[in-house]
Amino acid sequence: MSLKIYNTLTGRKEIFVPIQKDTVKMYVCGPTVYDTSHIGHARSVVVFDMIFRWLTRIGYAVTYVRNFTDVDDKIIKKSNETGEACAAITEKYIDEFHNEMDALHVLRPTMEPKATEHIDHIIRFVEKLIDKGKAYAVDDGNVYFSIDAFEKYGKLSGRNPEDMRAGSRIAVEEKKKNPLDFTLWKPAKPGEPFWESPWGKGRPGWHIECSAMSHEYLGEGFDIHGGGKDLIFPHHENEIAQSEALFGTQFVKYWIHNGFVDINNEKMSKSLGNFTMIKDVLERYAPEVIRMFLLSNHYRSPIDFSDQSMHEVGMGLDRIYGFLERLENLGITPDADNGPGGGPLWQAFADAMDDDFNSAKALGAVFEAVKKGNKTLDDIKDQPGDAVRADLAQIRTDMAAIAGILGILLEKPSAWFAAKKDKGMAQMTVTPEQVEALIAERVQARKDKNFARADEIRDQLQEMNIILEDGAAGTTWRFA
RNA sequence: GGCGGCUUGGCCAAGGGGUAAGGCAACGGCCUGCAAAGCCGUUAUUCUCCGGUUCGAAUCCGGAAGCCGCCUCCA
Repeated sequence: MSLKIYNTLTGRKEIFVPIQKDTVKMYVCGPTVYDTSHIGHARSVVVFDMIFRWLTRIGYAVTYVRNFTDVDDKIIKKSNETGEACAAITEKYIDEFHNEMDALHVLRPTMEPKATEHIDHIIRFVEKLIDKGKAYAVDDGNVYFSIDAFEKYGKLSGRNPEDMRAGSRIAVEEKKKNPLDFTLWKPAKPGEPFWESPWGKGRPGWHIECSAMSHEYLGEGFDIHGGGKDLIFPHHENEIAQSEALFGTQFVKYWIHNGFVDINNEKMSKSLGNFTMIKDVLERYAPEVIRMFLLSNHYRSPIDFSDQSMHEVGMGLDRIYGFLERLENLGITPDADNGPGGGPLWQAFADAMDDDFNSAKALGAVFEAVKKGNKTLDDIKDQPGDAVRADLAQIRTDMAAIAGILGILLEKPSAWFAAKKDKGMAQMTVTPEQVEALIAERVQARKDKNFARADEIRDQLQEMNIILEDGAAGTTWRFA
């Protein structure tokens, strides 16, 4: 099965054919680094991380560029408010972003260019647009892109400039030829950061950096451009206008846009005060739970963050790890090389991923394999012969390969549950030794058929949120 | 006002012309001293509603209702 991708540009799922055989060039809009990142940023980053991993996995040499917007009105505003230098602010939030994404097992892109390090390229880009008659400078130091010079304006977002011109929300600026013309370069006010340019001291507008940097690293046209749905208009529409007006060739072949994260069924917004930051979520949930949550819906659908949804995902992840631990106890562990995974599970997983990166469907395949594997082990009372052992080993190998794409199930199962115990223990007043002592007493009581005492101990532990499991190999315990 | 999307069991969620994946929850069973875990079974003759196309529709078309996003900074 070949990879299919939903292309915002055409509104259809299309078979993916890269411009250049065996290579993929991908650009994704990264954050404007003026504040702490929220769970919505995490979704975009995790989704494209999965896409990056999958493209690589199916054999493409992927060049993945994700930028940092580090010159912007919001950064300047923050600087004015706090007295901190813009560079200090952006550096701080870039570090924070990296730390949080590392925690979420996000791979670093091939390149992470910053706007401020590409000012020369941006200026040249703007100059060439002016030379071609696609942009114009006005006497106050602004340079605008001329919408009317690009006949296909609106093709990505499905808008037509006539309708929008009629809209009342467009502020009319006298010096623009068309109210929809957007800024390529803007003059610096006193005290604002600036760079020398043919139009005076100033800084780039928002959209131009992505056209300039993608050109620098990926060329005049490339395969995939991604970002959040909200960027379709105006940001991506304007990027297309700039790049195609200048180069005269198709800018991007496939546009991919991820949906939003809602919080308790409401949009994240300042007025609702429900901005949910990654760092806060990381304090409350294991990174893999967060990742699995973010991948539990198809990337284009909205997803709702709530305590309940996180809890459900956490239970499901524990169940998968529980199965992997069962295998671990039988000595069935993944190959050291994280092998290619060629079993039925992998096949089902790969089909789902090839179908527009359908991670929700892919997770369904994982759960089905868990159920099947557990049933097999139930039937033979955890004593597999060679044939069954080989089947289970294949499932384990496939799971490991899947882990390498989804970025979950990366822990040793025993370590996963041990970490959970540690976390639960940190909130407890008892020590593991005390728990073990109680369990030992209960084991003896059960031997003596003193079930009243045994149940009393179990209830006592249950009140501490500890659940006992009497298995063939003895009694184990975990936190609920 | 313009553009786009969504509506599937108690909750979440895949599917998107051939007879409803999966998760969470609940209940019954197996197992267990009793539990827990795991497994099995039950919970949508039906996919917001109304028409139409078709041998056949949750899936396509038309209409209605509700919800949501973008058009202003936004992942």
